[in-house]
Amino acid sequence: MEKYLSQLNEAQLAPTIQIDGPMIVIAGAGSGKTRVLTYRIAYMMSKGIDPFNILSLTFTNKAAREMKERIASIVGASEAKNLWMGTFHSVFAKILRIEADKIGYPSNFTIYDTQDSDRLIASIIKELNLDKDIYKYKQVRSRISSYKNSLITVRAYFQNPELKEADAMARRPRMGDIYKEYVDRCFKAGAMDFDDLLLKTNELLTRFPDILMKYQNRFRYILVDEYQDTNHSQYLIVRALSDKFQNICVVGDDAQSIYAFRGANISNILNFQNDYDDVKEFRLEQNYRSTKNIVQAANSIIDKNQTKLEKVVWTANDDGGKVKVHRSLTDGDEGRFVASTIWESKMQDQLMNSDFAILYRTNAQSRSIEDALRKRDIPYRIYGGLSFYQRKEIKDVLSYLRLIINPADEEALKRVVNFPPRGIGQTTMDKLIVSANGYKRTIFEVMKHIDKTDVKINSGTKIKLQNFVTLIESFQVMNQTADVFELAEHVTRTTGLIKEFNKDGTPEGVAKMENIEELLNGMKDFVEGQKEIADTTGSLAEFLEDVALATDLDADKGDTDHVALMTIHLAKGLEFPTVFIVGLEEDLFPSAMSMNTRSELEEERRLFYVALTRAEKQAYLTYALSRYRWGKLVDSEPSRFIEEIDEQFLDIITPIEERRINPMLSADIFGDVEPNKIRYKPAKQPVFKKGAVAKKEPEKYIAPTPKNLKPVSKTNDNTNLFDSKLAVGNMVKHIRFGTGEVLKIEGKAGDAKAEIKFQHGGVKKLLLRFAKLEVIG
DNA sequence: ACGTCTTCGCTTTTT
DNA sequence: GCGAAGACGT
Repeated sequence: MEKYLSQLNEAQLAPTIQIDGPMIVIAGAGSGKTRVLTYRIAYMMSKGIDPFNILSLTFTNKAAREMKERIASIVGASEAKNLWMGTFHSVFAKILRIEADKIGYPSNFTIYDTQDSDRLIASIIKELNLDKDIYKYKQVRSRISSYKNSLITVRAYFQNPELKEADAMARRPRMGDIYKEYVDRCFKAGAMDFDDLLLKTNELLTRFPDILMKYQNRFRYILVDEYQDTNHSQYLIVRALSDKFQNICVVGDDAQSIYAFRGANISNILNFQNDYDDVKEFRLEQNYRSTKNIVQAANSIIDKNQTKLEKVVWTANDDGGKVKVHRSLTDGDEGRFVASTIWESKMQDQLMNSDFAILYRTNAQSRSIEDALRKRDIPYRIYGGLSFYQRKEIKDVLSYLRLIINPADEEALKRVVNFPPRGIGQTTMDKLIVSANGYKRTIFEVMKHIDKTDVKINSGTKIKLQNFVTLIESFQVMNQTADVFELAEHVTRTTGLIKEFNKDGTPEGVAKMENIEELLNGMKDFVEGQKEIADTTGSLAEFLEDVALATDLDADKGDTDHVALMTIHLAKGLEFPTVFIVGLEEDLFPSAMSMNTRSELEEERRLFYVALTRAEKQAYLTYALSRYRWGKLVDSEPSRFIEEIDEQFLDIITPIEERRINPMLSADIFGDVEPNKIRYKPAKQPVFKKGAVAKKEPEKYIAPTPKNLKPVSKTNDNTNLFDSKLAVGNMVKHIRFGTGEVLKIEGKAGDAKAEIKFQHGGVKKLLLRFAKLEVIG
């Protein structure tokens, strides 16, 4: 242990060896927070504290897994195994399953994801005959979510005239009725949504003092990472559990609070000192990650926020390069700039693809970047976006499995009852739902005992319903003996799901098939993996729970060397040598939806701070003067955030300079757009209207017009030179790879590529337009 | 009940 | 400019 502790600086050591009592660690970006957390837990264990008594809550499952691995490498896997470590949602889902009967739930309750909630709410709105244009299900869902996060139950809602009035003012007087019906239906379906996992935990701890005591005694030491992102519901759980022993350690950085939009309450961290007696406060302010330029640029940004804890993040690292700012004409150009810059710095500095990350505000922005990277054969990987488990075909398979575990699961039932089509249509389902609500039974029960009900449907349909019930029940029988993989394989075959996706032979259908196969492979891994762990059963229920709360099955599959593309939210906690922050435009970043209040804008600013502090060596900020949004070309103005950075840390690089340095690149900048089609609005120049930067750069920029585009048009393109010169069998010399032989030439004009076998370094495929090749024989 | 056409909303971020 | 939900016609 001594060996590990000696790796810490003074500021890090202090909180690491402080075990007892309430404490807060304010950890600036890149200050070694994770190291403190992991070493602290290891240290506690080395002092004889039973890991069984330690609860460590993280923000993502990935963070929990990684931290557990690091602790295991210090104290040994068998010791680390007993730690309770995970997200709020996963830890308390486990506890809720154990205690489910206390609050009237079955222990095999389903966890509804957002889509399940949306569908249920939409159907309730329809059943209540409400106008779907006024009661938009997404708005209704987020409203219900915020009630739950604030612990406003249905009963509390109806007891509070102000809430009813607020909803009535928003032209939604029936909000409470929808809320009530939604909660009832979830309960009847044996389902909890994400917010319920926290809300019901609070209910459990409040209503049952003995249970509270049980877990208080169990979790004598509690750590909460990313405390700035906890919501009210989570706050109350932490308070309740830590109340007895008060051994509570929260870690976070108010400057990196970026989840207020989903209920995170920044005042949790700002007011922590008031919640407990004798709070010990620690600060980690030395940044080990980034260069001086990056740290100071980031500081100058966050300075603009009013709501914050004062702290000074500093670094002993080199100055490094200034933060580069680049303007493009369109989002396509922006993508090409990013791609060509990556290409060039890979060459110049011998960097790997994985040294680069491209961060954006919204997932939709990835497209233009992807196109550009693909054109240059730069391997990339998109993180986030639609998760694997949210895909239609995967959810279909999982819905069958959910139904096996919990036939009351209404959303799963509705999803698969007629997919693949088996003659049970909307009309029949509507009748069943009405009946089920009337009898206070589940839809599945009504189906099963259809003859004992007054549902009026013809005998043919009754038989179809019977068949469906029998099908599901046969799966349930199989589940007694078969493992998850065997069961799922059987289900996909006997239901005809496989055939359904296979039948048309379209590329989409094939992709879906492949996804299902991947799911089955994942199940096989799960089954194998569980065999090695003694205290788990490897049951279907367990698999579904993992899936419901998983965010990343998508661990790297071998192809490790790729450029990373992700939203800034997803990048929190990560670091990369070079970071591109793209789309720095008003209405995009800051988002148009977050410019109404100061607090929203400050959250956007913190988001920008998070983005910038991901960079170790070099950061690029890019924006485009116009960009495709909703399929339309929209003019945009540079983000205020660029302007807010102290200009001494910035280096403005404009397209025109780039063209002067490397004329070959400029052909690419304008790409395949016809010159006279380029829409260019003579520079509105709001960004650098004041200060020295404005004097330096903008007048250098010459607005491209059809006329000055000519010199770089296709006829002058160097590509053609290569077309005529280079042939299979030629020997060539490359600036970095050395000499090699041309094996193959493919593609034409601007996209021509050559496969070249280099004497050292193997076969590479190079885009001729950019590869600096010299023909030597 | 089912397939095809049309419209809609989406582009804020995720457990 | 896309995918999914809803409308419409068979």
